[in-house]
Amino acid sequence: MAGRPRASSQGMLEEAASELFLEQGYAKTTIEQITQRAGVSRNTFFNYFGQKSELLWVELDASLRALTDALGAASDATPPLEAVEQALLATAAAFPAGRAPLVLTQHETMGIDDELRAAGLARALQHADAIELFLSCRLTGQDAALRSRAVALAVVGAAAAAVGRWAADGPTRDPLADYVARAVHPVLTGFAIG
Amino acid sequence: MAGRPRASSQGMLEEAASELFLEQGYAKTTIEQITQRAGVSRNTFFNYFGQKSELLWVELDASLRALTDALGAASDATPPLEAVEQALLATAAAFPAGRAPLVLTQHETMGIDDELRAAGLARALQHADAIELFLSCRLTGQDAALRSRAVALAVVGAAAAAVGRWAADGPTRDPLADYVARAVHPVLTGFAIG
DNA sequence: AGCAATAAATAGATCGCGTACAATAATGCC
DNA sequence: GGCATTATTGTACGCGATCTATTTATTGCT
Repeated sequence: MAGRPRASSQGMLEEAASELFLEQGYAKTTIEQITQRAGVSRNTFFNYFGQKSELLWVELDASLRALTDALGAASDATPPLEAVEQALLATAAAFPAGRAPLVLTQHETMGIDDELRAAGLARALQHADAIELFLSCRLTGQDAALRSRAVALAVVGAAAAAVGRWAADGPTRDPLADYVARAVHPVLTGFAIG
Repeated sequence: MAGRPRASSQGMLEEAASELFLEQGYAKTTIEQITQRAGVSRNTFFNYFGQKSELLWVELDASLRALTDALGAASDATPPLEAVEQALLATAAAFPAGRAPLVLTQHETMGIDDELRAAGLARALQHADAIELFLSCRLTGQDAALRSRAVALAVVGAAAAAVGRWAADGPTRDPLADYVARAVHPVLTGFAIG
């Protein structure tokens, strides 16, 4: 039942990759270099990550799980749009003011380009999918389908803007949740009254 | 001064690619197959497109140019958020009810996966950049930077939802601009009052 | 017509990501 | 010790993408 235990941890690959990305940039760092520094074979990389770009968005993947959990735990009594807002703020609370993901603060030195940003947005899309799924069960009316997706994508866009500003404001910034609140709240009130 | 004229047009490559994508899907179609059907060498492909995925998003690239034009032509008298809304509607007006891009209607048979969606999102990001640039010159207040980006990303997200619904509703749908209006308007009113 | 200048098309090579498959090593269970 | 299970490794391959050099087609000048 147990099989061979995992010798090389996911964290070691992440560390090695972060170092190399900061030293020579994302594009010039090969998977082989990462695995060499981590002391494993190249193929082992693909046991832990599906693609190279996943190394950059580990935190976003974690936040997706947090968001779906928060949405699942929402009470049926609270209005749907409010539940979305609370779930987003709860997810953002996991990021205190101090520690921001490297990809956000160091994207300049890493040489992150549009393609990489898009890979991050693909994760954002999954957040939107989770929100849309939640809303499509609770919203009613003829435009429910369009509104569910519009709310989901708009809110995630606003949240992404908040994350970007938060990271850019440096280590003395406020907690992420404050930024998210300021960016997301107008969107939800707009849909609530419209 | 003039050099050798372009023998193989961009359009021929697009046509050949569309055929092959519909026949055997996007992933299983190689660039070599596309160029063979178009009657050119493989390298010629990269004279016209930077990457394979660009073949799918030609219309989105055109719409980006239309959006920047519309924003540039906006009068200084109209409020910024209204100007953004009008520019988006003008851009959407270029897509009548009848003709939707293949990638939207046939993404199922083409086998478009997350990676491909991400390539589309990269284009959406450029739309957001254009809107943000426009707004950051006209919005004032201490939160102007955050608000500019939040509005831009939220509005683009809502518009993307509209495009998706529009494509899914089949050939008997209303014009795209109607969908965009319904999805985008709540976002802008939300930011206008908040 | 002949000749440079320019630009497009092609050829050939290389790099690296991602996948597939087989083989080996390490564990728990019987 | 066998056996099933799982992680790791080795090897090979297809394809996207980049680069350099070469050939071909066109324009304008003399």
